[in-house]
Amino acid sequence: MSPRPNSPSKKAPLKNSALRNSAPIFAALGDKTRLRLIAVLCAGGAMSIARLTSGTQITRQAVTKHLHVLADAGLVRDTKVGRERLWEFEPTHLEEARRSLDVIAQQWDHALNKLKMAVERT
Amino acid sequence: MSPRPNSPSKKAPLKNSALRNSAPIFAALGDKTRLRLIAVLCAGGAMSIARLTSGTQITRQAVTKHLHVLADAGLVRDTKVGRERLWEFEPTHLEEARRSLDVIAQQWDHALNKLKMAVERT
DNA sequence: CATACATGCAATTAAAAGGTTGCATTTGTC
DNA sequence: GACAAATGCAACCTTTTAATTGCATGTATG
Repeated sequence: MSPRPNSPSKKAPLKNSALRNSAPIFAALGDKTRLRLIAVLCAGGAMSIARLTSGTQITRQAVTKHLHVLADAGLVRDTKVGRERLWEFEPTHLEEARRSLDVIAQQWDHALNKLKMAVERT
Repeated sequence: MSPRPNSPSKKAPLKNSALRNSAPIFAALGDKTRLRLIAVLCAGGAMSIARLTSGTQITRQAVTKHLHVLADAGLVRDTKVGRERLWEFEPTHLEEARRSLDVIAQQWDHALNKLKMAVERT
């Protein structure tokens, strides 16, 4: 056979579907402001936009946009209460992301073991 | 006291530093192509760019750029071998990200427990 | 009902991200 | 040495993203 570049892997690389789905979640988490929002909401319960904005340098509208990004990724949820809107953490999709990282880590360990055994067999 | 918006939290929201550092890692993971690269490298060991590109729709240069993004986040490492450059998964920083998600999840559980106890006390 | 507070909506802007094309460079092999 | 393979580099383009400003709308409350 000629040494032409092969396809990355003959077998399916891994549970690809689960991973592909979590890309948007990681993208939503991949911003320090949003990560802070998640942390604050997660520890402090439901909060209004004004409250989430106070103490930061950015505008209320910027915070609003970030909240919508998080909402699109299913990481937060909002409810209208009187004249304010309360935002709260939604743990389901974060768990998904957590599982994805676990899958990758497991895959890695598995690959390491195979390598180790191959070496010992030598 | 007037009901002016308070700062999000009096106590430090949580181990903020650890979280802030993992934002770039999540950002790097927040793209389906890069997530695929990680998965492939993680399961298949070190691979050349040509091999990582074959079987995809995008260009070799696009793959190269994604690999550099991953490298900047410390998720992959490269070595030059002959005329090709081999890229391999680097698990350290992924573990960091995993811990960050764990921290958030724990914080959330803790908040839920406090809420539950407060309700039961009523 | 007038006023202040909380938010919503729209237009705009600057920068970054994702991707491509074309050409140069390095390296293995006949 | 000639040629093909693997990659590097640079310019360029299009779309998204992060953030702002200004104004409109809804809602408590004295």
